This record gives sequence, C-alpha cells and structure tokens, in this order.
Amino acid sequence: MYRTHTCGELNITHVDAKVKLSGWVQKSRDLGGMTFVDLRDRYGITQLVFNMETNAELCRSARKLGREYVISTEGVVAVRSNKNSKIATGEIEILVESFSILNSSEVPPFTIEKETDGGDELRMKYRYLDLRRVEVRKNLELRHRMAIEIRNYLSNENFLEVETPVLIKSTPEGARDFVVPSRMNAGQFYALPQSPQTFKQLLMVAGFDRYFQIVKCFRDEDLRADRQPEFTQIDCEMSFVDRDDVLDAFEGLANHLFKSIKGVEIKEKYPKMAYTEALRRFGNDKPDTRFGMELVDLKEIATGKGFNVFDSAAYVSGICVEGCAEYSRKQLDELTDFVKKPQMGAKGLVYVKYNEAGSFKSSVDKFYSFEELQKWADAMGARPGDLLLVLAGDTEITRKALSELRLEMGRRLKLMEQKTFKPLWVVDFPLLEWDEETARYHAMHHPFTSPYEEDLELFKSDPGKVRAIAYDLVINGVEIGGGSIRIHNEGLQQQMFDNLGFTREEAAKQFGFLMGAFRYGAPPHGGIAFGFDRWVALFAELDSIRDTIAFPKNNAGRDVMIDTPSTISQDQLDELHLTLKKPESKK
RNA sequence: GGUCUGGUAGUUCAGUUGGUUAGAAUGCCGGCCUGUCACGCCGGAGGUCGCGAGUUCGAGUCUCGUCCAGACCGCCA
Repeated sequence: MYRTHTCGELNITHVDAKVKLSGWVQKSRDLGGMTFVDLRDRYGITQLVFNMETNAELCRSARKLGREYVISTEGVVAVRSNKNSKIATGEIEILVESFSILNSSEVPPFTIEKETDGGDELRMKYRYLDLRRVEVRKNLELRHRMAIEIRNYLSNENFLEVETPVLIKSTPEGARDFVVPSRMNAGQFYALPQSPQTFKQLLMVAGFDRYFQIVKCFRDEDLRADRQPEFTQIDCEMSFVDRDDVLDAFEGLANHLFKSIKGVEIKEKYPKMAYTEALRRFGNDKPDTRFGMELVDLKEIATGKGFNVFDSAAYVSGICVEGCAEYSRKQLDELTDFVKKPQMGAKGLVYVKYNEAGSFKSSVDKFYSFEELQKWADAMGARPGDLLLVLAGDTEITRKALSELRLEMGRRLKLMEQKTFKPLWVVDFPLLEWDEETARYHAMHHPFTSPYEEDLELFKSDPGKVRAIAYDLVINGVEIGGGSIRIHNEGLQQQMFDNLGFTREEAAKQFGFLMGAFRYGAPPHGGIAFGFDRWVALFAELDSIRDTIAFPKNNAGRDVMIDTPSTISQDQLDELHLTLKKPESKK
C-alpha cells in the first residue's frame, strides 16, 4: 500500500495517527539538525520532518532528496510548534519513521511552484511538469466541474448526450477542414467536423427532441490566444422551439453555471440587442457591456464646417471618456498611435478636452467654434472634465478602430472588472455576408440558418438585408456561443443553397442527405453551440484558452511536447495513396 | 499571406554611444546551521549572446537574411 491519506487531508484531528503518504518532493529545507521536506500531490502539501537526534541515519538520507523525487513515507502525525496558516495541512506535520524513493527525478527545467520561473515555451515543452503546478491544475479542475454541472443541468432538462462521428465529410462552406485520407478508398478523404451541425439536425429529424454533446471540433485556420485548431463545444439542439424558447433554455444553463461555479446570481433577463444596434452603439457584434462609453454618431453635427477629414468621411463617431480631460500630450499621442497601428487602420485621432472650467481644447480648434464643440459634448452626454475621442473614415474600419479604442480606454480606466458578468444576447444577424474574394454571398452563420419569414422577399432585392434567426451569447465582450433556428423545409433549404451560389448538383452532393431527411417529417428545430474552452477561460479569468486545455497547440498549430505535426513514412504514404508534391526536408 | 515584439547562464532578465575579462536574481553543486515553510550564512561551477552573412580596427549592441516563440490583422460558415 502506497498511502493511507493524500497530502491535502491531514489536520489536527489526525494527531498521533500512523499514516502513509506518497507524492513528489516539492522542496526540502536542511537546517543541519533537522530537515523539512514538503511532500506534494494533487490534493495539497504536507510537511515531513526528519531529526538528527531521533534518527540520524534517516535524516541524512532525507537530505539527499531532490526536487520532484517520488517518495512513499510512513510516520506519525504531530502538531507543529510553528504553524503555517497558508496551507490546509499547516497545523500538522509527519514525524517520519521510514521512507522509500519510488523514483528519482532530474532537476526540472523550471520551478514547479505557483509562480513558476519558466516561460511559456518551456512550460509547453514540459507540459507534464507544468500540469503539476496548482495554477494550471486548478483550471482543469474548474473545467471538470463545469462539464459536470453542464451535463447534470442539461440531463435534468431532458437533453440527451449523443456522440456523433469524428470522421465525416468535407464541405467547402465555412472554415477549412482538417482532412484524413482513406486507406480503403483510394483518393478519398474524410474530414474532421467543424461542428456536429448536420448530425444534430438529423437527430432532431430522428425525434430525439433535445440533444447535447460536449464535443471536440476542428478547424484548420490560423490560431489566436482564444482559438485552437481543436477545441471543445457544448453543442445543443432542440425541437419544436422558436427563438425565445432556445434563448430561455440556455439562459437557464448559463445562470446555473454562474451560480454553481462562480456563486453569482444574475436576476435580470439577459438583454437582447440587434446586431445592427450592437454595431452602432459599441462598434462590434460582441459588446462588452460592463461599461458605457458608447459610440456616438457625429456625422450630422460635425460635418460641413470645412474640416475635410470629417467632410469626406463616410462615418464620424466618438466616445466620451469620463474624467480624462487632463490627459497629457504624451498620453494622447499614445492613443493616436494605438488607433493608427496597421491592424487598427485609422488615419488619425481627434480629441476634444472638455475642461473643468467649461472650455474646450481640441485638435480641431481651427475648424470648430466653442458652440460647435459644445454641440458635440451635448450629443455625447459629456460633462466638464471629460475627454472626447473622435474617429472618422470608412465605416467598417473606423467603427472597428473606435470599438478597440473604447476597449483600450476601458482597460486603462479599469472598467472591466473580472468579477462582474454582463451577459447579453446579440440577435438578428444578417443571414448573408458579401465576400469580395469569391464575389458572392455566403452564409454568415451557416447555410442551415433560417431567415425571418418577413425578410424572405428581400432575397431578390437586397440579399444583404435579410435577417437570420440567429443569436450569440456574449459575456463581457467574449462570444461564448452562437446558434440559430434552422431551416427544416427542403424547399427553403434548396433556395438557400441557390442564393449561396451552389448548383443543384453541388448542393445535392454535399448536403443531399440532409435535404433528403427533410422530406421525412423534419420538426421545426434550432440550437446553439458554446465554446467550452472560452467559457472556462472566462470563469478562470484567463486571457488565453491555452491554460484551460491540458495539452494545447502553440501559435503555429504545433504540439511542441510531442513534436507534431510530423512527417510519415513512405510506406504510410503509399498505403494512403498519397504522393507529396516535393520531398520534405524539414522534420 | 501580412504587421509588430522578443531570442544573452538550467530559468527569468539587465547589458549605456559599437570598446578591456558579458552581469543580477533564482536554480544547481559543496560547506555550516535544531523549527523552517521564498529558511539563513559562506563558497563554487555554469555562456556558440538563436543561426548565417555583412559593415567596422573592433559587434551581445548596427544592417540584411533565416529559424524559433508570442500578440495582432487577414482568415475563423
């Protein structure tokens, strides 16, 4: 037997008990006459004591224990004379009577402590060591608890978890697929699912009524801090529902998680904000509503006064930053540089300081009188002491830049408290999006999304205006999930494919199975999918989803620990009927 | 595909205008130490300054290329 207890559970009530513990040597402190060893496992840290007076030989051998040695030890629980209130077992220690080294360890390349000295790259390469750290482990524990709560909640709501295949069919719509060559079918490929979308719809046709799955999905696109090539979705679908049925059901799930995991009760219904309204008020479709500082359109009042930058702009808007009229030249230059970064793309930044005395100091004093600037200030609800920041230019670019500027000011003024949660539904997304590259419309959400019936006639006149019965759950500026009411009618689905520029043959080849199913009594249905990794990151207060994943990929999609992607042998290639374009020299 | 930032001891970093023998902290090794828990004190080892070219009397420092890492834009239905 290796242990009677874990390293996290012994306390004052166990005094005098004879116990066995096993774990890793976190650290040893050799004081000469006695040696302390911190023994660590998943559950905590327990102090072992060795004393030269009691057992000199044992004490001397304990001095040789290196960091991360795995040992098993036997001894008696004793009250500490000097207690440590920082750890759960801090009131007791083990008077060791014997121990054995189960495995030695090389000196680890970084310290395995709460605050490690290791950088990201090293930690990823030795991820199995990094995972020993409490800071990383607690994220995975949180992830586990959330998964349990989700399963319990949805199961209680009659949702059935059903597994769908991972080897499926490639489709050109949407993200790039990861493909898997088929050995038994020369020249043919499976694709890994970007989501179980069509399968969950087929489950609705099959009458499962309420489905969910916590499921891996795959997209072969470039990575970001919040994007991994393989990621986990909470995928859900319901039958006989309209939009608000779905929103209510999953507001329930979200509220359950807030309460059971974060101890937060959100009493009010989540606001529903139209996509166009979100863009107008916040400049993006995932507004962070923890603070105001909304975008105010100044096109009407600020143009026609001879300031060509504004007069020639399609879009002129600003934000009012409370209490920042005192900003220095240097600070304003920083903000200007911020919006002029190539990724941001704004040409410049106009500022107006609304001084405490009621006067204005702006970068456009030449063009605007006091009265005119007063109009701006009034339009923006500014008060003396505030700073107005105004951008102008192309609508899309400028709106995005202003939205980023708003978030930057929110960060600077510390308006984005991580303990505060502001969820909302963004609804009424456009059904279609014009794609310059392919010069055609494509589905903004996916081609199975139902349009509003009253918008159907716009298909002919102005397809970009057709609204989808689609919705996103946004919490604190993070898109946590999204879904839609689906098309369940073959004719409409066919029309949708027509509008997306599919030929009948293409549509039949790629999605014939779905449209075929629609002929056999498909119920009205809709659903949603949540980014599980992102949700965990939000609750763990992490900026990156990487530390919510046990073994994540790096920026370039590599797993640096197992060193993959990697080449395969010629035999494997032959078996898969594959010929590489040119010999790969890289490993 | 693009923009930006970084790469110096095991690790995290500093390194001035281009100038003698490249530093600190921590970790590691050795010694001392009986109540530590970031133990303390003394001593020691440890460097292809990512790699390759170039400029220069002289390059960690400047230039170009390249590789790696990270953030972002494009992309992500």
